[in-house]
Amino acid sequence: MNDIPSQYNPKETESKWYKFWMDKGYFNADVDPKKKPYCIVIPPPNITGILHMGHALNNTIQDILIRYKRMQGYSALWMPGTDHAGIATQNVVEKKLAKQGIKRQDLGREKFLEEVWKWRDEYGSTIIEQLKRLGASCDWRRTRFTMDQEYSKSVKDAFRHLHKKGLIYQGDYIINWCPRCQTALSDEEAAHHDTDGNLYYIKYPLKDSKEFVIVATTRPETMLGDTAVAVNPKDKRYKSLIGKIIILPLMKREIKIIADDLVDKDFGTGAVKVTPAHDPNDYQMGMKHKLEFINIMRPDAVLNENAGEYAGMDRFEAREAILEDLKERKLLEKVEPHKHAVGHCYRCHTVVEPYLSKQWFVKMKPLAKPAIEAVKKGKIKFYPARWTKVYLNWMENIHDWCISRQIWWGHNVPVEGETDVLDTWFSSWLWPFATFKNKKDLEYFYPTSSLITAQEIIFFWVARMIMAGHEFMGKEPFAEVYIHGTVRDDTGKKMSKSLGNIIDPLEIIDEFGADALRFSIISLTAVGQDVYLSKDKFSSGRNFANKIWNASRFVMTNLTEVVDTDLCVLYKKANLELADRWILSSLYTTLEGVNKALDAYRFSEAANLLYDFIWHKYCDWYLEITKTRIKERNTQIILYKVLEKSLRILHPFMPFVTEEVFSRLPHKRESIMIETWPHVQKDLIDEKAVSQMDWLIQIVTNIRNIRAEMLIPFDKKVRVVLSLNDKKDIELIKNNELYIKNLAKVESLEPGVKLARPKQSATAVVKGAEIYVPLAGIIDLDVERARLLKKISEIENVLKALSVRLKNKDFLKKAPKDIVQKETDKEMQFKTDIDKLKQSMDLLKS
RNA sequence: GGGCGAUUAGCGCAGUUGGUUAGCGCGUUUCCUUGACAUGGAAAAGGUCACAGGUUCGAGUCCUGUAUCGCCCACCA
Repeated sequence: MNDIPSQYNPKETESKWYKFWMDKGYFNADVDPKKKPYCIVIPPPNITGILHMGHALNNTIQDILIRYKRMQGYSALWMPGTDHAGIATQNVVEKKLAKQGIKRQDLGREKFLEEVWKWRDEYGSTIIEQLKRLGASCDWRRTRFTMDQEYSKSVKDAFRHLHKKGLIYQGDYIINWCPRCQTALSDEEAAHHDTDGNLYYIKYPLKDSKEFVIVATTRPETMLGDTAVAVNPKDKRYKSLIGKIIILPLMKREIKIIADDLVDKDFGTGAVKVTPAHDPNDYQMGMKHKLEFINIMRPDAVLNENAGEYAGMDRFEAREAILEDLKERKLLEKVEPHKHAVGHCYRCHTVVEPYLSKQWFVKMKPLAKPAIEAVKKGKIKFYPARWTKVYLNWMENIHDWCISRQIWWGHNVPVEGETDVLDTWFSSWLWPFATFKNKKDLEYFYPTSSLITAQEIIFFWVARMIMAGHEFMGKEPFAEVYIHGTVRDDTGKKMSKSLGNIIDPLEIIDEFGADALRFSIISLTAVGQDVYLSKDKFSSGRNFANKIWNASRFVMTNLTEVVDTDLCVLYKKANLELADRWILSSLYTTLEGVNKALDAYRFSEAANLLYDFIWHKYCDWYLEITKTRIKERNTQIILYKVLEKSLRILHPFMPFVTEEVFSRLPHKRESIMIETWPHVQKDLIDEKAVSQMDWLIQIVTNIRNIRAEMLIPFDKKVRVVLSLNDKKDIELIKNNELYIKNLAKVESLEPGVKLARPKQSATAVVKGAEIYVPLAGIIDLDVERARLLKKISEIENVLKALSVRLKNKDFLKKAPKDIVQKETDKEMQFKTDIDKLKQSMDLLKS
């Protein structure tokens, strides 16, 4: 025992084993006709990314699945890689250059791109290295990058294919424009946040009249680009004004009043200013009514020469100036506070501007059709299923996708003379197949098996991959999608760097170990629910690893020979003790549960089943029971085999500690990673052993309870008289009396049928038995009375409800017979229990 | 404006087709350094399952509504 430390040290083991696994090539997966394929493609982290808790959760789940399937005999491929993340990366490198006082424009496109590549060579694989610390068993030989040559070719091919098919077009439309990044964004990249703003009511004077039309707007600066005022044709208030001319304030431009159904009579004043170049609705009206499109902004959201005297002002500066001027001219009728959803750039959080510009688009409706069908037909299943609806709803209302970006870092739009690059997601959506370099691999592994991702990314990525899979491969890209929750801090806020509430997974790994991080986060995360984390929660995983460490330390120091007998053979040949049959039964029941849970993506359930089995069954009861007969051959076999199998089942969750412990077991096996996943041995599941053992556990617990409440010194042994109802139970007790004697510190155990209660005994009742602990001289009558009274009232409460039910004729008539029987039995049981306890109360003084 | 999730012990969560004395972890109380583990062991306290109706012999579980919190979607200017 002395040579093995009593505390598990993750630091020493983790790097050692990871290197070992890599050297052995255990993570590698290849085409193997003898094996079934199982494949997960990693959601490629951005090269700018550093590992956060979301990654930790996401990748732990993937690693559990991959390791589970690998052990089950699949050729299990976890395809790793990174995403070039166009805007995000460009921003990072620009910031870095800015520190040296350099703008990207100073360098020019080519030089700037060189800088980005340099950056990516230096920092781009940081997150990959961090994933390794987590234990991720990706096939790193295959690591892909979305800007790899082959990958770039796939992107080009995809573009050309769609272009040829007429599914890509170029044109002038209103898109979301980020004035800071100075690029177009897709609808999904403009994140709408409810923002407190104002609704400004502005008087628009009618030409040759003293009358006004009052319009309401949240963005008064756009009035400089107004080319009409619109009202609803059914709106009686304005009917007579349709066709009249308005003199646009500040600009003195003559604009017409038009009628359009798009206008909501009930909003604001029912009259709306129309700015076709700066609002998507107005754009539509502009097209319909052939209005003039006046762009008043430069790409950086500074007003241009079309803005008259406001030219050169920033949009928000201009807003203030315009409001000032309107006030002065008494044209600002009123200002109302108004909450509305304002789009923000998902990369830099700048308020985006609806902006008219020439962009490339993908027609989405035709692509969406097969993607909708695949999900409706169940070819792709979402876990939890509720995401199906979210997905379908989005797909059925899909809009065309703006794919051109006015940045430098990315795939060039493959059209001669084009300087724009493609949306990052235009490369990511090819990920499940473009990552395969040769056809054989692709044919073997595609469609992939499971996709594990977060909800934020369903529209960006999941939905588009499904479309791309069908369009380019003619097949769905994966069979199942598991959507896990968001990682939050313990107050419920999303963890983010800007909020300063992140818990760094690497710090947790350093302090608690990678296994602790993995196990804790998995056992805390209910299916599809968000997880609230705080640092102290990781101690549970650490403690569990330590528990396993010490249990195996105990087993190993007591093993005298290596006995790797088959459990089924042993079970049939040897006359195993109750506890042995019980622990084997529990092992396989647990395994059955773990299998079921993992197959249904119920990871926390699987983790908690294992925790309960190892800790509370194997350690708390089995190890304790076997201490007195540790030298027996059968005991040794079972102690060893159950541990060894438990380690295997636990391996996907806690790969490091299980490998370390496995390697120390007295067998010469190479690695737990190439062991097979245990089979459920149904023959060894023994209901009778379970119920008998549960009964013995109850007896032990009751004696312990008496000991504790009676304040019997912990090392004082007691006498116990067990009065049994059934003769048959005498044998059961006698055969297993050591369990009770050792676990409850009993010196003499006296079982018999319907024995008299010894004088001055503390009493407890379990099914079929009364437990008497004679305590002559030391019994505290008041304590015992209180104990019994409490117990009696507990049972009486339950009995009350039960009796009511059993008096209900409808219940007796309509409930299933077995339920009625069960309840009747219970009533009997409770009644006798109460009787016995009451007798004990009466006899207390004698 | 639509949609979704949550509401169960002080805290964090389970509770899969309705029938268990409603469980687990952390925390709390008492006892224990007994030769695997104090990152431990034993015992215990703690819940009218958000609220109101309904279905049912029977509801934490199903239905309707309400409230609170939180997400997502949407061209209310």
